[in-house]
Amino acid sequence: MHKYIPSQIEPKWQKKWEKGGIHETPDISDKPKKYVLDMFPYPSGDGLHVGHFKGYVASDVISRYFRFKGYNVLHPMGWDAFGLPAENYAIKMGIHPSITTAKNIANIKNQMQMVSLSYDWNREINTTDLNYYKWTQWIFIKLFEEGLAYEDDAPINWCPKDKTGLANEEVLDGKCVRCGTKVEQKKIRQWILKITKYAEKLLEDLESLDWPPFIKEMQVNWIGKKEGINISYEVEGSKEKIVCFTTRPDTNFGATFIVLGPEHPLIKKITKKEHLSRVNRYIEQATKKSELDRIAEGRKKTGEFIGSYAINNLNGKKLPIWVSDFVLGNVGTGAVVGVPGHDIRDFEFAREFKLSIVRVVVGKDGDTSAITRAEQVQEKEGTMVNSEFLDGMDIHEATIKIMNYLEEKGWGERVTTYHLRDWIFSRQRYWGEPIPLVHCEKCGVVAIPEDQLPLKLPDVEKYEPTGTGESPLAAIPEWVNTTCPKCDGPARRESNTMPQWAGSCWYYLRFIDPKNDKVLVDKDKEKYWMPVDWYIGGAEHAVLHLLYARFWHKVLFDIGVISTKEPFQKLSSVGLVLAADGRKMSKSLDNVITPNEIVKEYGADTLRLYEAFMGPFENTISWDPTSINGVYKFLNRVWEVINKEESNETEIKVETALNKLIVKVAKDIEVMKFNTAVASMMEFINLVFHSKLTNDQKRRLLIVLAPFAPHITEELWEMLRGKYSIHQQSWPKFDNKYLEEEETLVVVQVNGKVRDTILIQKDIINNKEIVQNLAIASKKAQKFLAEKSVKKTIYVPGKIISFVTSS
RNA sequence: GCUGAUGUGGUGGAAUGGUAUACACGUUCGCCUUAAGAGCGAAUGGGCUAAGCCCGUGUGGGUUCGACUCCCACCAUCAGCACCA
Repeated sequence: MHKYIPSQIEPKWQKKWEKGGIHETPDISDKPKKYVLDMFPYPSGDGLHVGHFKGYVASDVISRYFRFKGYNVLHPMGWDAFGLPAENYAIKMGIHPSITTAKNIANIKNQMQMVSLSYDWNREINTTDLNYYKWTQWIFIKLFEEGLAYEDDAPINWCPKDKTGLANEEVLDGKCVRCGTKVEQKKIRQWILKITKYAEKLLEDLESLDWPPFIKEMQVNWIGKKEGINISYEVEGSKEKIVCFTTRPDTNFGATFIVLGPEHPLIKKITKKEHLSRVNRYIEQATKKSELDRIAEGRKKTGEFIGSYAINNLNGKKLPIWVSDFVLGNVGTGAVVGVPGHDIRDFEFAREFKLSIVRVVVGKDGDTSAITRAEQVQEKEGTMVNSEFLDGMDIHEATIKIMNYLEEKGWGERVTTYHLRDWIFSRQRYWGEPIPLVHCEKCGVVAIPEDQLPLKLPDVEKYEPTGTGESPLAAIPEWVNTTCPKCDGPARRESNTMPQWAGSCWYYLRFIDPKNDKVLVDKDKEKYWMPVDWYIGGAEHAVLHLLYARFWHKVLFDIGVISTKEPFQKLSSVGLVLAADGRKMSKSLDNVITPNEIVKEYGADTLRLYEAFMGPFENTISWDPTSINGVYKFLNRVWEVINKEESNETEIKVETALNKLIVKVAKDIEVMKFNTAVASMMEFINLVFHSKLTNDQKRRLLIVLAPFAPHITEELWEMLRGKYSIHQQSWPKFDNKYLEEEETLVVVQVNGKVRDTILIQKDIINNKEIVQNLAIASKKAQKFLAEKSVKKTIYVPGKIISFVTSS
């Protein structure tokens, strides 16, 4: 018997599998389908570390398992190769991004193949391939034709380091998500996608998805739907009206002031002369502050009275009008009605500037005193007071009543608002899909005709970002200057490029039909494969890729290109793998562990098994370099068990354990509990380590292990004279008769404490009386039952018998 | 501040109303070996007057014959959002 030496068997099988094409997926088949997808990586120059493989191994185990279960499984991989990270890396290395990208892809693909991720490499796609981004451009033109892409030059988020505009989703705490640089506001010409038109659908359809709740929650919050009412207030001595959005019109009798955001257009018109210089100074200071500075200042309220008053139609009360930077220009109507008794920010503002505070809601505590402390500010529940015809009503009832009243009187208008903003889509960078539009003096903006796609990204020597608000492409006259497709007159090409997210918005569709040059995806194939049944990746894309892709998908659905409303039916989020020191793996910290070094030392099967075993799939876990030895030892024991002499008879104990194992592993894979699946295989091996298995038992054991450890199982399968390949076998059947033990251990409790256990034969398991007598007879239990009368006996068949005695 | 999740040995974790700590790491001892390593076997929550008993799943209370599991309050950690009207 030879030893288990992974390096001698793994490359051998990898070659054979690839040559035989056993992971190739037929386009359409009679079998039921499963589409199991990883979030495809961007080809970073550092390659992948063991953390990336936690997700890839999981999806691979699932894919292999479903193949055993008789499904036609689509499990593809590709490269998200356009965008900032790839371009910045290329600039750093001084090599053209097309060259560095190709090199990085080769490296990462090699890492994946080394671990035998069972992708169908015939379907490999790359977002920077001309034949791929032709269709990305095609979709853009559809968006343009549908009126979902528009040009604007409003101020937008600008990253001074990356020298490009950013979408709202790419800014976190006022910093660029990519490089952490403080974001500035800059006015540049932009292409913007009208994602807000889909806000309602994006929110509604979330319900039907099998996604982790926290990711759904993040999308709900990001979309930020709010139903309320815009209430108009006349400005005293002026024809102007101020419109304030509120979700709490029930408290409107408690309004004592109005606050305008510094950006509000009415300020100039209605500020009284004697206040003008102070107000102007305040606005100047406020608008200069970045979001970060405002956060740094904390919640201390600042502001200026502008000298005018508005009238509350409900009670004729005069409301002084103020300007303050706590009111944001881009939220609601940019103006707020101050109800200091029932809103904590309004309360703080009123206290700061000694404005009056009126109580209009009495909360659960029944406190009716004047509101003088922040803790008294009621928000959630209560009864109306000081509100004329609303008095005595519950606040929810009052809200409906007052809304109707305000609308009837023409003082208010119900509205729904969203936090979601339109998607700033163009980038002033080189390494992206050119936006397929031209600017014609006569015809305006014209889309490039479909038959002229793809619009090729020109090869250039200089691709560094310019920082001027134009992309490097603008500096290439022979590319920019063109003719108008409509009138043949002189025209200029749009020189901005698409953001990183464009290619990943629809890539899952292309895997279905990667080589089609007629259409984006063939309709029949799309119908067969969509939606993605199981999508696996990191949670960092919750309001980026996962939202953008849903948006594009819905547009494609609405124009009849595809047949499903949603792209990703089920989503699982993989937990981070930290370095052994508990920090993020990073080159600069010199704590990165690559799959290459683990494969070299232990083999790919050990790496795969450890990724599965190290802990719950969604948990953040540190890589433990000593622990990995445990799964390596396990594989050695499997090797030994299979290599032992065959048994001729089926031992019941072993057969029972094996049947249970078959069920347990299948169930665990389906709910992503890979760690307990591996643990139960270890238990099985520990059980049979000193006994013998029949050939058939050995084979079934190998199939159960095969999704996790494809190489060792193929090698041992061959040694058992199994037909090539183990990976084309069926998942073993189980027999119900073996799932129940012959004897069961029943716990004996007295007054809730465990006192003994008794062994019960299968045939009397449901006979309470016999079990009860056996339990009473037990010596250990007897000690606690003696001299006491049993008041109550509870028997859970096969599990526990519990006696309650009188004290 | 708000929302969500989590809290179990020295470590990763198992158990979702029924023997808490499966499986693995680590540690200790034994076998084997000239030796080391590997391998094999055993032990491994704490305490005590120790074949037994008591305590023990963040803290305090509750429901139950029985609670890591369900309910209430609090504390801590992580994640997301954050002056959102």
